[in-house]
Amino acid sequence: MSHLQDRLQRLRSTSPVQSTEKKNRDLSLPSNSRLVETNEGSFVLRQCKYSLDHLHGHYALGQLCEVYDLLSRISKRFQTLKSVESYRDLLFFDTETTGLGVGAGNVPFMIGYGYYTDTEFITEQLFIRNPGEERAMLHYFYEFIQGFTHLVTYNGRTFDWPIVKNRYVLNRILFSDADLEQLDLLYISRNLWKNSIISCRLSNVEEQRLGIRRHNDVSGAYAPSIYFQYLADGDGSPLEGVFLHNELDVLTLATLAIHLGSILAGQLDLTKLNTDDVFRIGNWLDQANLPELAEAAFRELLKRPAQSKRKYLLSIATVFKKNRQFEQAVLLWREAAEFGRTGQALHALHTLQPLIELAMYYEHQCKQYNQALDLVDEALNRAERRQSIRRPSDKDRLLLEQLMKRRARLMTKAYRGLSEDVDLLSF
DNA sequence: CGATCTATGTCTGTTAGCGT
DNA sequence: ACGCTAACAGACATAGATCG
Repeated sequence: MSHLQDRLQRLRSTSPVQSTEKKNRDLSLPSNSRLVETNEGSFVLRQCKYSLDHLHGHYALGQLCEVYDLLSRISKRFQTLKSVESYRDLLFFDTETTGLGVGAGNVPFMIGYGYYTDTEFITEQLFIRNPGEERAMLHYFYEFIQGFTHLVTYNGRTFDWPIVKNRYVLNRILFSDADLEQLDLLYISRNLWKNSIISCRLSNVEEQRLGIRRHNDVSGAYAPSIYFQYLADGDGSPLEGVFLHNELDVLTLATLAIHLGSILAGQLDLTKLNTDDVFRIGNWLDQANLPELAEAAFRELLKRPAQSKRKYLLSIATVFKKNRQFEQAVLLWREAAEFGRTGQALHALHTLQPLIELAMYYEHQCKQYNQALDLVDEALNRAERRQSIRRPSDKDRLLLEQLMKRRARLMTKAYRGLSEDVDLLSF
């Protein structure tokens, strides 16, 4: 007997009219919830209130008040973004849907969100007991979001929000989100942690980086089947787990915002983080146009043991170079070049690049062509030594060619400088 | 499953500095 | 004034990851 036949059998056992009434009556409403009745129909609203010192993982919810104003910088194009005027303008938003697609067939049966008042963090969940309640929920939600300027999500930019927007179109409800900014925390999370944790799913980020442990959590992946089961048999008890899961997701969203905000505010103790995280944070702070904090992060990284900081030296030097902090960059290039002298030449690029960078610095910044020449010669020596033990690749050949060219140019520049000196002497 | 963003690598265009 | 070159910035294509 197939699963489908089972379900059909169950559906046949009660008439449609009966089953709808039974369903709505039998979902003994979940804890903290009530029925909202509107002109457009009814739906379930579940609300939970948290005091601002409620701890979720490493943070108290109220800590957002200290860092919210920096949050617009999580986006690459923060310069063109509306800034966050108040933590009360943020709506933390997460849905549970009937699937993963963004097409018309995917229905958000639960819209969860959280927001701050002066004294509390409040989560609310809008839940429809059947498709007929969707219009009422959508109208209610649209009214509600008018009070907010920013939407905070995790992949909501490509998942939750387009799905919700689609529902307004399909229900022919006028809708505009033109004034609503989106702060999607997925991309910056991936940027910071994709190398240091196994996955950047929200559940893993909260566990690995926010100190949040869930007990008996219902994975979001089960939400569609639990909802379908509820639609079929009217038993609402398994939905409790979905409500809780969604509520915790919203809390985590706020906590993640606090964590990211703390980094942008320079409040996070970087000495306790692993080297890769510190490097990523430094880069992010640089892009977020917070150069002092970026430098602080890089300085912390440079205190780490040689082996652990080694692979970041060139990248950090590149940032200093871009910001025209040449003295700092030179120190790192020298350090990186030293690694190349002692260790075996494993990666041609990494042992030669610091020498090339230094040569560029002496040629273009200092005009000390002889210094630059010495560095190019050293690079050439290393490249040739390398060629003798290893068949050169196309890249190796290109690199060698460029080095020769650089050497030739520096020779003429050095020679010209020399002859000018002679000219000066002769007069 | 779909849509979207990002990292990465390659290329193409622009700019600054230099010499003729 | 003009052209050349190195270095950098921006464009483009591609592959991977995340959402329930």
